Order: sequence, then structure tokens, then C-alpha cells
Amino acid sequence: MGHPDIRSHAPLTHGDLKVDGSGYLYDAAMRRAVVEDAGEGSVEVFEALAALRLAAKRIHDAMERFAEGHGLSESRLRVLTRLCHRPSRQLPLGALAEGMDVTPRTMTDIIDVLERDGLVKRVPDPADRRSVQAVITEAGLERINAMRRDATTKQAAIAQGFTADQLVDLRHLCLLLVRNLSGDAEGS
Amino acid sequence: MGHPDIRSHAPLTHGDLKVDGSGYLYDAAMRRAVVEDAGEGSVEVFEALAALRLAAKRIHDAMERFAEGHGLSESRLRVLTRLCHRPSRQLPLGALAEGMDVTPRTMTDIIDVLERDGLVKRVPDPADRRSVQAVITEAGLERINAMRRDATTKQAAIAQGFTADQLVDLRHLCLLLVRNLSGDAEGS
DNA sequence: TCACTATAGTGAGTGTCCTCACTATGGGGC
DNA sequence: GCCCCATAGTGAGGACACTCACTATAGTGA
Repeated sequence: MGHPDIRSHAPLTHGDLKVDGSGYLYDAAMRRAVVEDAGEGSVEVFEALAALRLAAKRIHDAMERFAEGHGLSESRLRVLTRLCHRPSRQLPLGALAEGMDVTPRTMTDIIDVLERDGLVKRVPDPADRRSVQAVITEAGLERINAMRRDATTKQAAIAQGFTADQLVDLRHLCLLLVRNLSGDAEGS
Repeated sequence: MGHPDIRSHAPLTHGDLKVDGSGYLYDAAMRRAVVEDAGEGSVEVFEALAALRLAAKRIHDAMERFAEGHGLSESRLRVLTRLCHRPSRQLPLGALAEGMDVTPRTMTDIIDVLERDGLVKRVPDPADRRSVQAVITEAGLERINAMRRDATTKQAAIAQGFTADQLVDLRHLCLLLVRNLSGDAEGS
């Protein structure tokens, strides 16, 4: 039952970080590329955005690699985790899709695989017969519990060297971006 | 001939941002989900990471939508932009792949489409006959130039309300994360 | 000159996520 | 009862990026 094989995928050009005069990190290769991309736009904006995207990609890759080590993908891991934290150990597909910011159709696929692997079961909801509940199985719970300690360790590694304030800042700045991207696109 | 159709894809649960007691943004739905996910780990870490990923996704979606409005995808737009900023108007596929943090194989696909649309031409490199140069065509240049003004406007909208310091902070924090994720995975 | 190894690009196949279209059920009005 | 529309999930098909395996060229070194 082949897993997709994410494996290391050596960091390409980006990744050799340097510190500028004021103590802030930057990536030389990225800065070069950004200058080429930006043209008339603000270079700072581009560079921040590029850094953000690089970080997101690396986080995604790391999560994927971690999950893959336990026979899951990142999405499937997130579903399992969510179900496991539920007192009832179950959730309708639609709710799962919303919570993970994917389309309902995608959740169908994710649950398909999870069910095929015996980690989740589809159960019709007697209260609303359109709805299908995803219920985590014993095997699913075992899988998650086996990953627990491991996960906590990795998390700590990721946030190594971050102060609480920095984490709040990071969240705030990212959500500022989200807000700018939500309302407008052509609005005021 | 058939673009993929990214269109709006209404923001799901996430996106209704609030401000906490100290003036920092947070997303109620996200915080709820994070608490469920986190378990023993640090909630702050999870929430910052979730915010970062949400921002990355929104940026990606916005860029994709923008590019699609001009008959391109985000990747193809980036390739064209890069080529266009090159004095020689060309670059080998491998260099493009590196600069964009994708595998060489993926760049082959991207160039395939660009070439099919007449925006780029493959030209063998006489100096190194293994190498293939991607050269932007007249049509490609026109396409890019038509997007220019539009792009600058969007950029400004994204960074609306950001100070220069905040942009540097954002970059720095993201690259800190990148650095944490680069060396280890299991190292100290 | 003949390996021997590294590099550039591509063919073949996979996984994930998306959109569109469709079925089935729920919940009104009338 | 019936009609109308919204909602939950899925089938079909596509875009994108990845892996592995392969070819062709380059650059050594015996």
C-alpha cells in the first residue's frame, strides 16, 4: 500500500540565511530573485511575502514528512487529530472540510483513504440523513496516540528560539495580510 | 483554450477576524480549531502557524486569481516575470526551477504550457548542449506589460496599513521558522 | 580513447486539491 | 398533499507539483 514518498527533497537555492546590519534575517537568493520580480513595486513587500510563502512551504513539507513517517498525509493527520479531540470521536464531513479550509469534495477523498486504511468509519447520521459522520476507529486512535509524543517534540523544535511575543506578532502580521486580502481585491 | 477556473471560492469559516485585548488580531474559528488540534503542545505556536498558513493560502489564491484573469497561472506568471526582468530575456529551465523552489520536472511542465501558448520559446544552448533556454517571446512581453500597472495596484492593496518595520518583522519571523525547519527534523 | 560520474531536461505515473454537475434529503410555503 | 430551494455528500474530470527512471551531454581521470 504505497505511500507517496515525500522524503527529504533537499532545500533548493533558498535556505542559506544571513543576518543583516540590524540583526534581521534575510535570504540572499530570495532577495536577488525578489528584486528581479518586483520591478516598480515595493521590494520590502515582495520580500516579506516571499519569506512567508517559503516558511509556509517548509512547514507544509515538514508536516507532510512527519505524517508520512507514520503512514499518513498531513491532511489525514489533521482529520484524525480533530476527530480524536472530539468527545464523541466523530464529526460530519462538512464540518471537517470547513475546519480545515478545504472543499467538501476534498474531504470526501481524504475520508476515502482514511476509511480504506481502517482508521475511520463512515456512519450515517440518523438525525439528518443527508449527513455522514466520520468516526475514528480504535486503530485510528492508536495511530494518533503513537504519534503524540513525537509530535510534541517536533513542535518544540519549530518554535525554538521564539518568544511568546514573537508568536503573537507573527500571528498578527499574518492575519493583517489575510484581512487585506479578504475584503478588497478591488474595494476601498 | 481552457483555463482552470480559480474563481472566488468563498472564504470558508476562517476570515472573520477579531481584535483581542492587546490590539492583536485573531480568528475565532481558527483558535477553536487550534485548541482542539494542539492537545498538549503550545497553543500559541499552533495558532501562529495556522495564521501563517492561512495567509500563505490567501496570498496564493489571490495571485492565482489575478494571473488567471490574464490567462496565466501563478507559476507561469512568475516565470514570465523573471524572464522579462532578464537583460537577455532568457534563462535555462534549471535556473528557473531553482529560483522558484520547484523541481526541474515541474518547470518542464510549466514551460510546456507557456510554449504552447506562444509566450515562451525553447532554444538550445550552443554553449552547453544539455541545457535548454526558455526565451520570452514578443507575445510574452506584451502580456506581462499589460499586467504591470494592475499588479502594482494589487500589491499596494496587500500591504495596505503595513509599516516598513512590520514588513521586516514579518520577513524575519518567517525566516526564523525556515531556519528552525532547515537544519533539524531530528538534529539538535 | 574509454570508462565513470555528474548534470540538464523529460517520459511515465501518483497524490492532492479544485470545479462542475448530480443525487438525496430537509424545511419551508401554499 | 405538492413545489421550491437550500444543504450534504459524491462522481467525473482537470490542474499542479511531486517521485522515479531514463536519455543526452559534460567533465573528469586512467
